Amino acid sequence: MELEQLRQLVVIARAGTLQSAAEELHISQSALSRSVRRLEDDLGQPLFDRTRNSMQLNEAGRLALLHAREILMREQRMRDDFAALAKRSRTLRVASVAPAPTWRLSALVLECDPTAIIEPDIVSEDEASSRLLNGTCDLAVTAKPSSLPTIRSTKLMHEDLFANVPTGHELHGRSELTFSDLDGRDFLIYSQLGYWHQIHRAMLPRARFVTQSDRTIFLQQMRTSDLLTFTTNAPENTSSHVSRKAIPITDPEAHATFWLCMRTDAAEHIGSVFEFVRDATR
Amino acid sequence: MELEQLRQLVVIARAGTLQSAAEELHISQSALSRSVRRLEDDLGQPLFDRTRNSMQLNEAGRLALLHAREILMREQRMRDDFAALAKRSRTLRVASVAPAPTWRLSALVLECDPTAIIEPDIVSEDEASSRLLNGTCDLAVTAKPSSLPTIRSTKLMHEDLFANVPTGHELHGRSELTFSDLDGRDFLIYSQLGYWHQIHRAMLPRARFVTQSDRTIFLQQMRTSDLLTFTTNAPENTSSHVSRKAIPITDPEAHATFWLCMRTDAAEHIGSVFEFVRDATR
DNA sequence: AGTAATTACGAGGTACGTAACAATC
DNA sequence: GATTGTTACGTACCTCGTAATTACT
Repeated sequence: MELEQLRQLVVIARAGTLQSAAEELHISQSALSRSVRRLEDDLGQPLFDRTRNSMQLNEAGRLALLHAREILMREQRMRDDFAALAKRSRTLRVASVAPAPTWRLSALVLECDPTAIIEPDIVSEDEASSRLLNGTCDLAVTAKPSSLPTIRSTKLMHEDLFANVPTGHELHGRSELTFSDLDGRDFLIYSQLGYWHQIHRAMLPRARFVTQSDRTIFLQQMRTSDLLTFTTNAPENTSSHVSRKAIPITDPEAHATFWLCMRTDAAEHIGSVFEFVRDATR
Repeated sequence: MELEQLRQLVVIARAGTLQSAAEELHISQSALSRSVRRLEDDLGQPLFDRTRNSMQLNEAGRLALLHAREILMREQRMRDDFAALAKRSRTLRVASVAPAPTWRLSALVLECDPTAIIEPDIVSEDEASSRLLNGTCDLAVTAKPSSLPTIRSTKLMHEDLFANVPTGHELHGRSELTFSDLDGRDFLIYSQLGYWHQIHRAMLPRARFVTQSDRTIFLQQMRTSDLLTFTTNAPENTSSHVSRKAIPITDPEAHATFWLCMRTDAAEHIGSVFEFVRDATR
């Protein structure tokens, strides 16, 4: 007995005739006729009441149909499980403290293994570490290298913070700024900033923030509003807004280095991504 | 994906090596190696961690194994159901009021369809009728023909009751007997007599009966004991016991005609048996 | 006539076994 | 050296499609 024969049985039951079932199955009706015959031989009894030019399921055939549906459902479940497993094995779960490093990482992974997919999550430094340790993620991006012996770290990228000042703003003429120049003012910021969010709160205790969680809307609002915003030198942030000017912030807190971290006992394909990143950033 | 590949997977998991699994499956290990490879290709990922000369199930393989066992169990269940269905279709369930007619019927069925099997049950007249009507049996044997229009009846056999008198018994010299000659005496009787049991109780109200439900033991006891017993002229009852003599009973109640009954809407193979019996007894 | 299922026949593909090979114990 | 898994090659079998056949509507 073969699964294909069970599939054929189901189609025949639905189609009503061998003829139409054969068309649906993209085989000749003679092949289908013989295949049904083989199934009947295998099960030891006819599944159809036959007149000379028609067939109809008999009691045994209806029984076979029930079982066939059941077995084929199990087969489908098996295939679904495997598809999920395959996807999971192609997916790198990344816990990052900032969005830009995941963009950079995504580009590098694409070079290293075009079939792999990045599943990024912006979290706190502590959360990133613990996820890496408890296996909830495959790679972590942190603002400082790990000191644990079970974790390997390598530099991923530098990122510098800029104030994005609209035309006409009183700070628009400045060529550089400090956080103290900016404190107490109103800002429009994207909510999923992770690490940079911490910096904003720490360095600008008296500033007021309007947050936007949808990145597309945020970019739209940035064009139209005259609120101060932030940007960085990450390539994905380099958008040429004639109405705004990116002014570097000189405080050391406006400069960050992000590290890629992996567990030393991680799966092989994770290690190869890590090494590819290490070699690429050298 | 084929069921055979799933069977192979299960055997490999149990055997531990391709080599031993191939022996168990009666194929060459090269064929088995390729078959496993095909399954892996079909599922889209390897099921084994391979070193140069060993294989071990990986995570995907263990997942496949679980599904394989599940699917194969369903297949087995399907086959079991079909075996039961095949057996049922070969089995004629017969409700009879007496044992001898089922012996006769069995012989006739054997002639008519050698693959058919009789499954007899000795029951009361009413029970036989109701079983036939509610479909719990395929054929019934009764002591009188049915008058219902949905039931067809035909004579199956006559049976005459004899007293089986041991040598030395006071009745041993008699050439014929009546129930009144026998009433009040002690008898050894086989318990599964159905109709004849009714006759005994009705015609011998003061007799005492020792009943034996195991037919082999009953026949043994008949040889050794000096109790009166009964026998009939059914061929299967004609055993030549030198120590006993079968004396005919003259009352009309000692003569019975048994009828074979079937539902008019019964399945075809039941009808053909019925007709074969009708023609054979003509 | 038209449709539907079965059978005959030739062809192509596929999975098999044998055998050679590679690598580990 | 023995065992284990993979690869190469030729073969046999098996299923397919085309086409002829039969029967029912």
